[in-house]
Amino acid sequence: MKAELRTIGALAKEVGVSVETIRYYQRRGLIVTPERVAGRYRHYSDEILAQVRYILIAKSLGMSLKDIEKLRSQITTRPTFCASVKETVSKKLETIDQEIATLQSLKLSLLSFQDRCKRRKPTDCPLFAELTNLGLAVTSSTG
Amino acid sequence: MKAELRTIGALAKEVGVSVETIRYYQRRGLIVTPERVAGRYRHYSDEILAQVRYILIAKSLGMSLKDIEKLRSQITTRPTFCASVKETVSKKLETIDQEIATLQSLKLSLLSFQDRCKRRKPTDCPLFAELTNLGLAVTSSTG
DNA sequence: CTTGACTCCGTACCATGGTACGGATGGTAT
DNA sequence: ATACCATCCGTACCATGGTACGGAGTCAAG
Repeated sequence: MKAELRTIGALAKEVGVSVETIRYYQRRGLIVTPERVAGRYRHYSDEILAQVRYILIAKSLGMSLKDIEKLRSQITTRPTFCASVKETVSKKLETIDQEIATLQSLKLSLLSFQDRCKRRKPTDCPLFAELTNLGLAVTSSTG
Repeated sequence: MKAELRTIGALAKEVGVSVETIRYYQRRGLIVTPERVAGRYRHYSDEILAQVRYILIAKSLGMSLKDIEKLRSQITTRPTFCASVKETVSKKLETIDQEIATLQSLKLSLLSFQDRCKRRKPTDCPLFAELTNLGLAVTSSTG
């Protein structure tokens, strides 16, 4: 290695993702694909390095690649960009709250289900009841 | 319609899912596919109806189709089945707790991000900072 | 007996964020 | 110069829970 030129593999190592992931971001248009000159390997600049880091930070904030894609097109002036980021973040916060609420109500259902199971009232188990309807299997014994 | 025979469409309506969903469950092996006799339409019995209802109940408890598939193979005696259900439910509760925790910490990150944005310290915005590194775009004005 | 609605069946496609494969070529160390 | 690793590129595949499509066959009513 005489080095200096950052190949895709070097870039991948530097940011901690796989070569395939870098290629994937290229395909998605999230980062530019540097040109090959005279059939040589592509050379990934510091600028591209920074772009990838930017993507990873945005991802760590829960943004989807699609969000990041949209945001890219908003990069013209700082106020425009910041406004878009703020909007994306607000929306994300809303969906997070919804997801938490959904999970919590699901949790309650499961806890109540578990509780009924522990009390060993077969008629209280919706799954078992449905199975009994089925006439399917289940040689009722201990429990 | 002279009726009585439950076709796939009738079954689908009865349980409130699409015909394609029923077919999908058949492909997955979650319900049996009744035989066609002499090239006629398939006839879906009350037993299959109950099987589908069972699947929908299990799904509403957050079980994946894969979970349900595994559970099916455990239907031999009531104690065995109930033990498997309990285990599945416990595991599901664990993953729910993990998911909630993940979402909550993500929420905190986003709130702190939002807060820093409101204070308008450009240097505090990781996304903007990364963009500045990029030299990309962003004609800093009001912001 | 024809129309129209429904069914059958295989297959492809949706989103999501990548991973895997494999043949051809580039680059380098010895 | 020869071995050996890395890159390039297109394409297919992973999980998840279905949805969509299209051509052929079935069924009931008018």
